[in-house]
Amino acid sequence: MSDTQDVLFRTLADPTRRALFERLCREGEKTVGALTARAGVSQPVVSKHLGILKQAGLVRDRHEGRQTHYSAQLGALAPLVDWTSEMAGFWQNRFDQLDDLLKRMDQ
Amino acid sequence: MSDTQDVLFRTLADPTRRALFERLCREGEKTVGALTARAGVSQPVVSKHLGILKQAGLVRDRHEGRQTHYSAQLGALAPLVDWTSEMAGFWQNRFDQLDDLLKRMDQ
DNA sequence: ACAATCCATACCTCGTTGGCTATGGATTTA
DNA sequence: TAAATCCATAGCCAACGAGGTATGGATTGT
Repeated sequence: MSDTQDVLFRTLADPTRRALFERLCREGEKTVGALTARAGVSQPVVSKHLGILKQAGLVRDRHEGRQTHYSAQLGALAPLVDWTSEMAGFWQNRFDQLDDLLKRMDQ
Repeated sequence: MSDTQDVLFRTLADPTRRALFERLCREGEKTVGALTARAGVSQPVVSKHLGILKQAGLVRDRHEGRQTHYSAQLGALAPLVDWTSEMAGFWQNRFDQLDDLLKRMDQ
């Protein structure tokens, strides 16, 4: 039910947005202009995507004069890691149960 | 660049689809009818979502008479785990406050 | 053979969203 | 002060996608 997972998945589903986030992870803090230069889309589009990433908690911004610096907030990925771990856990449990069952049938 | 990540994120971005996948992870193999009963959407919609999940490699189907059984293919989540790990790696190279996240991922 | 059930496909509709241009506020530079 | 730069917002449009209903093929039950 956790809504944060939904926000994360929806936010990272867009390739342009994911690319922006990846660049911030790889290269660290960047201004909007620097990001726009290699984004392949217009500056307003970059700003909008950064706004969405910010709202999802995946980036934070820092204002310095007339430019805005964005940086990745990797901690926001935790719910995603938790979700995958949970799914893997269920999977493991089912195999344990199957193991159990097979052992019973064996005797 | 990897297109598989894109497919995974896009596929899991939809709540209905994610719910179906979660149920298959939690409860194991299910028929379309059983899934539809609690999905909150119509049967054709469920079938369509299952088709998309299958195309993404997240589920597999098994035909038995007139019904189709679907089950989760958890291995398909690997690219997603890899991606988060990669992002975490970049981040860690720059700073060093990653303990919390790493603990979760270590499980 | 006929009816009923299970599932998938086809088709349509409508809301969401990612892209653009235009514009304006804020700041720096000439 | 005037011009230029940086960024965000607003408004618009086209495309995608998730939902529905209708339908048909395949299988099971009567």
